[in-house]
Amino acid sequence: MRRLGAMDASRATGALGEDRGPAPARKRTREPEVRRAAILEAARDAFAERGFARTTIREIARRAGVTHGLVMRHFGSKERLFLAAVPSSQNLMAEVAGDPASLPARIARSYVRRMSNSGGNDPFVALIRSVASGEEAAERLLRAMQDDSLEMYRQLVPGPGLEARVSSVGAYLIGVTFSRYVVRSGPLASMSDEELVDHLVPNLRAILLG
Amino acid sequence: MRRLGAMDASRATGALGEDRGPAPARKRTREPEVRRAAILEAARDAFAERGFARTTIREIARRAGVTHGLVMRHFGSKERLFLAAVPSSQNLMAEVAGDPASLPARIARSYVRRMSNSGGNDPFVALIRSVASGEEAAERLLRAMQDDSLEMYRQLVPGPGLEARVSSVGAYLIGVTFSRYVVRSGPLASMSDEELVDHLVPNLRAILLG
DNA sequence: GTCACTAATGACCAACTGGTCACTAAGCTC
DNA sequence: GAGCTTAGTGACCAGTTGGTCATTAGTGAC
Repeated sequence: MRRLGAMDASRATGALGEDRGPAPARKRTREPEVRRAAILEAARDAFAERGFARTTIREIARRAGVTHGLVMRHFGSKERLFLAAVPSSQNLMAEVAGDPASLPARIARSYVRRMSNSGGNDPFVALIRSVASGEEAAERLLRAMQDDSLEMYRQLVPGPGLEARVSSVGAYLIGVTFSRYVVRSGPLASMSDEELVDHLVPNLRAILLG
Repeated sequence: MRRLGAMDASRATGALGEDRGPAPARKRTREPEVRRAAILEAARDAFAERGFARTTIREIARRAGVTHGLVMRHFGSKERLFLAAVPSSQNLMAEVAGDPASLPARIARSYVRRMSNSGGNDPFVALIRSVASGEEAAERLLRAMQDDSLEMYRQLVPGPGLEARVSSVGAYLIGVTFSRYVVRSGPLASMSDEELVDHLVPNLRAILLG
């Protein structure tokens, strides 16, 4: 099973292997950490834009300015890359500590700020897209996220039916994210950050506190 | 560009073409309408289970008990099949006519009944999954659906911010659908139909009517 | 029966996919 | 500068995909 050298003359046309972008441009250097970080960022963006199924390793490699062989070298498989790029700790309903009465406002502000900062390419969008396309790893991640939220809220918000209400808040935020950052059309998509916060607060309050 | 006959002897091994399932079993008959309907149903199920990107024409053909060539013959392309199988008229918030005060209850019941009837394989699930995987045709369908809802509610529910509130109801239902029929875990997924209606009504009322 | 029409089949194709691996060459230590 | 380690490359592969098309065979009209 000998492999042929790079300049093997057989099959001069056809089967041109890895397609080279128009500009390699960069001299070959060794910067494993820099490369790794670039791949992770490219992966987050690509997964957020197209979901797991439609994102190809070659596309991620192209964005990161490396070959797809290097992506495989660093992360082993597409799924492991996904798990490295979309951390499970990304809890949507973070910053819960504080007065329960102002909790809905804190959730809304925290959510909007986070989404705004990432320019709509938050890993949460990647997660939603990937879960929808049936990726099991993404499903596990989202389930874990939901379980985390529930645990955090359990000791803060009292009353029966707490689980259902927290779960409903999560569902609502998923739906809002879907409208605003996936479908990207309609009133929810065209609101400014401030308008969105104002719109979300009473709804979150109603769902969470009744 | 002559094609070779079926029993061409070259390449006796390898390239065995269409893989045959274990049981063809059915005699070859001509029933175009029956086949067409079977393909459409198989497509709806498959798209709802896996979304557009991950569903293959061969999988649909297998479920419908036909060859993938026939699917292509009837529908021309995967996208056209999708558009034929997931009708745009499927409005989530139908049955709006009636007393505005009981509108949230009617929306909730209509939604739950519809999802329950299809056993979680409603075309709406297919739509959500496919939009999330970046399918443009699905995006157009969902946008049209949202526009339809807005138009229907515009003359029923008065007051400023109507667009945003209707849109928010849509987002909420998308999120609930996502939790219950895509992620299939957590409180929203384990509720009975009746419990879900009871849970949804006050939330829909709060979002829609303030 | 035979003929025309066309539903249905399945072999084929080109493009693309995730993944493998022989090779190349930076950059370190001595 | 020789030698080692290993980051980085790109040719390659096998499997899968959406799509094409020559061929086969029901079915109704005559």
